[in-house]
Amino acid sequence: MAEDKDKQLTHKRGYGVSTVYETLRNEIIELKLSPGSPIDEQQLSDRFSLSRTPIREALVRLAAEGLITTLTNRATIVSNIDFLGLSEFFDALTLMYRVTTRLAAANHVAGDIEAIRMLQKSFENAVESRDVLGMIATNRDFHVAVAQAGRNRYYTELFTRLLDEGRRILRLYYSSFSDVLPRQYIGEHEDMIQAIISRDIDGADALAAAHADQIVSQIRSYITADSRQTARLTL
Amino acid sequence: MAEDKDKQLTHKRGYGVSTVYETLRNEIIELKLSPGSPIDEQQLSDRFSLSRTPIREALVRLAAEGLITTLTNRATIVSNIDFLGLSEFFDALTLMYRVTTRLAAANHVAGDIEAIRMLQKSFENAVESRDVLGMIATNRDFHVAVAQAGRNRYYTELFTRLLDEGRRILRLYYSSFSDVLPRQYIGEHEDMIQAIISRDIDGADALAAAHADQIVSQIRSYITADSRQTARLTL
DNA sequence: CGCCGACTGTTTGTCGACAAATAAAATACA
DNA sequence: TGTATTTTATTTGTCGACAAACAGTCGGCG
Repeated sequence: MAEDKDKQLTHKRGYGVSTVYETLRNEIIELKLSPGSPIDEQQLSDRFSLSRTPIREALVRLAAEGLITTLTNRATIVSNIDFLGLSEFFDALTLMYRVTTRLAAANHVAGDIEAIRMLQKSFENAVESRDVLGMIATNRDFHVAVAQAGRNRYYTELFTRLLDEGRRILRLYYSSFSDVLPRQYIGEHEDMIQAIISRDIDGADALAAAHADQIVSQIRSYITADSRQTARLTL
Repeated sequence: MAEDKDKQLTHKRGYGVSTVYETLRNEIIELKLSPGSPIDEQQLSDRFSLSRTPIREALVRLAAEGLITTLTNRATIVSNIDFLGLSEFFDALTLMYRVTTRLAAANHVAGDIEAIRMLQKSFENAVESRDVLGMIATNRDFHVAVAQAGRNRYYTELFTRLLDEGRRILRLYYSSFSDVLPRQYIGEHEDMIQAIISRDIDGADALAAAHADQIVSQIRSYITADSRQTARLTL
């Protein structure tokens, strides 16, 4: 458990809370904090050199997002990954893929495409350099950018949450990633960009649906393949 | 400003926060707290006979839900109703109507129908007794029950938020409600229940879509009709 | 007479401490 | 030796108070 040196990151008034919030959020999503592990307020208080009050506020925010679970008067733990509810997750994820890509084709304006293209480049780089973790992160950013081009905050918000939850799940299996397979995603992304540019709404929808199915079935295969891991963490 | 007698509602440890949270949540949704009005922590502290700490926690939760907006180091206010983003809202609302009703037809189990029927009865009663406010609330409960029968927490959560946001909007115009019009909604609800029972997924979808369009266009007509109200609150 | 800066007051963000709730340890008893 | 009960200890939830940030006011100066 190597964690300190986050000390004294900022002294400005409202900044402490968001720093703690974002830091913990990342650590949870990147599985640096494993699901089910307890969160000690005192410990965090020491780590960030802050009183328990701002720590608590950050925790409440994380709880509202479902990233941590608070057992009242008892402990608060990092939320477990719900393997039994995975089909719900996949269903919602697929729908959001489709809807956001659709809307991007319909509503995108000037600067949107450039932003999307940039993130697609980052994704390509991550794939080229076989940076699996970076690949997961940049793929998420790419689709968030598409969602933002779609201009519906409700979808964007839900989609972001789902993608981040997906990052947690993928982290569990990132060791099992083959080095070749992700390459096809680059092409799929390119096709989606083309459909968006030419405002081909139904085409974008179809591509997104296929892309989603691709990813979902891939995750599914990881899970069934690596049942030992799963059993260890379902608990 | 008639508000006290919420005092000493509970002394148990974790209960204070949720009481404050739920109370404020209702008051915001029912427009007892008008959009844009400031929230004074001190005042709430006196009102609920609690320290500012639990009040603050409740406010953070409400902020995470988007019901209040906090201007850092300055005031925190009840979130304004975003009239410019209404089409986003309607789009998401319609999709959730469809998706949840679809899933209800596909996934409902034994007890679900009874729960839905009960809430439909409440809705009928509200309509019969011309209780407009009750009608809005029971309509929301009916659709939440349908969503729960669909068994997808992501949809249910988003849908609930959207329906509650819709309650706020409808409250603005409840005076303009005609006494006859809502009666048709009863029939639409009945049709949806039938489609759900007979597991007619596409039928349920179509009915939900029509129902959503009905409601959306009705709200739209209120807004365009009563532009004075709108202008006053858009700000 | 109008504009700029210091001052005052209020409200938020943070702190350290206390008390309730629960889990773990220790003890008593069968 | 095993189980039930008390005791201890840790951790959460709440409190009152202080300090920073900001808004509005007042007074000085051009």
